[in-house]
Amino acid sequence: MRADARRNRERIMAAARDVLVDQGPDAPLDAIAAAAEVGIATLYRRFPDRRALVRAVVLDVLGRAAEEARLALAEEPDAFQALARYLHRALDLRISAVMPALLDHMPLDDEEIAAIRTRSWGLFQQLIDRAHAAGTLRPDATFADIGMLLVRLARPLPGPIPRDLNNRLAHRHLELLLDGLRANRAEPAAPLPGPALTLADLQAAGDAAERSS
Amino acid sequence: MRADARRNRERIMAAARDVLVDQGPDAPLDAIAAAAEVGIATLYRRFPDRRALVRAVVLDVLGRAAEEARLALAEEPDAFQALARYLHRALDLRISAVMPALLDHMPLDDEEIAAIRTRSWGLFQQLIDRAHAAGTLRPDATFADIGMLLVRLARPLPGPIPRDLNNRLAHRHLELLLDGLRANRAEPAAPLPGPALTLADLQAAGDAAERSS
DNA sequence: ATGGAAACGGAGAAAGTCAATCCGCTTAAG
DNA sequence: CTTAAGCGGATTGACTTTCTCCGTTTCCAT
Repeated sequence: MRADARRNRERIMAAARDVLVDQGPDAPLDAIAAAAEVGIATLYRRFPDRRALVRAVVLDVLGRAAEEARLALAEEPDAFQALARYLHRALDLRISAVMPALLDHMPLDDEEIAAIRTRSWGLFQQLIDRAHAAGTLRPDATFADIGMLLVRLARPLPGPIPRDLNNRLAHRHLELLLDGLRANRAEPAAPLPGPALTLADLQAAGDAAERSS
Repeated sequence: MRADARRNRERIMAAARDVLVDQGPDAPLDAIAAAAEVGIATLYRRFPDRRALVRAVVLDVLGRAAEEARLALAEEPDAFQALARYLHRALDLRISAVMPALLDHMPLDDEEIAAIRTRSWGLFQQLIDRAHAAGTLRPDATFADIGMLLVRLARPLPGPIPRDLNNRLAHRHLELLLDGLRANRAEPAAPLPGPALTLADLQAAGDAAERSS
């Protein structure tokens, strides 16, 4: 593979990540090519269709997230600190904005995607379990809660806010959230209302909704 | 105005609120008409174009929010409790999902909209000021922080999650957030990192980005 | 009850948007 | 210097969305 071809391939992936997050999963492919400063034909040459492009983006981002989770587990002695570190990193990777945006177009049955997703989620679950075990993460905050809150933080705010500002605000708000997640032995907070979902519950609810539509 | 006409007008506004939030600000008007169970011609008869419909929706939702804020200020003696109550109500009104979704198509220079918006935001600011003054809201959480966090909570999560579940989760996560917002005299939290924006800052940043594009 | 004004629904024309291909030009690399 | 590999962007065709027109139905005052 020629050097310029490889370079362009990566430009396209990075642009796809950003444009798909900002404009939604049906963003025109021309827009992605333009953001990558590449002709539309170049995009089609590397990725025969939208599906292939999305697949590549998802694999890339899931892989990076898994690596960050592994490092956090390995390098941070304090369990809550490890979780916090991972969440900040995940925010930078935009994984929680990319994945849900691409839910519809993602080949969930794809073997390679399934494997890396299982691995990534497993490590995330470990981070949470360790913090629960250490007693520093409030016990009523579940995997699904933290995952969904990260989704809420990662998606860019609407309006013409510069990307950089958006990002710094997300980290600021994550800190606020972490203060809500920390267990407070002195004055235990009132238990959270509403459904304490596991990931399995969430998938089941989604599947049910899908079937009925 | 005939009774059926008035009824249909309200069905259209309610449908517009939901569809615009779920599908984004460019949702086809046919989709709104369908959701209202009304012919497309009926929609066009009441609202000559998208702009007019958006304007009506915005006025409606801003008005209701202002009323809720007024009631919270009047009826809740505890300042933090008043703020919490208003935030839960605002979540139900979906105001923080509707407004940002319609930012682009909104006639911000419209006199009537400007007036009700000023009123609504003023009341919200009062709720925050009172909680700050009472010392129950952490001092480094600004108006912009709370407003933007509400936006993050109000937008529906992506994926095929039923509306009702989505809503209950939003309230659950709001509770978690409120625990992060509460001032904790015993162990004061580390100050929030990043930009502590006022609303004016936010608008200035947005305007600057808009001009340069 | 009933006449008629008001309101309704949906087909369809016109305008716009997006995907995907083709072909002449450029560039990397041996 | 040669040449195979790569590139850009105009273009075509399929699809989507807006908005109007007109025959039918519904309300309501008398």
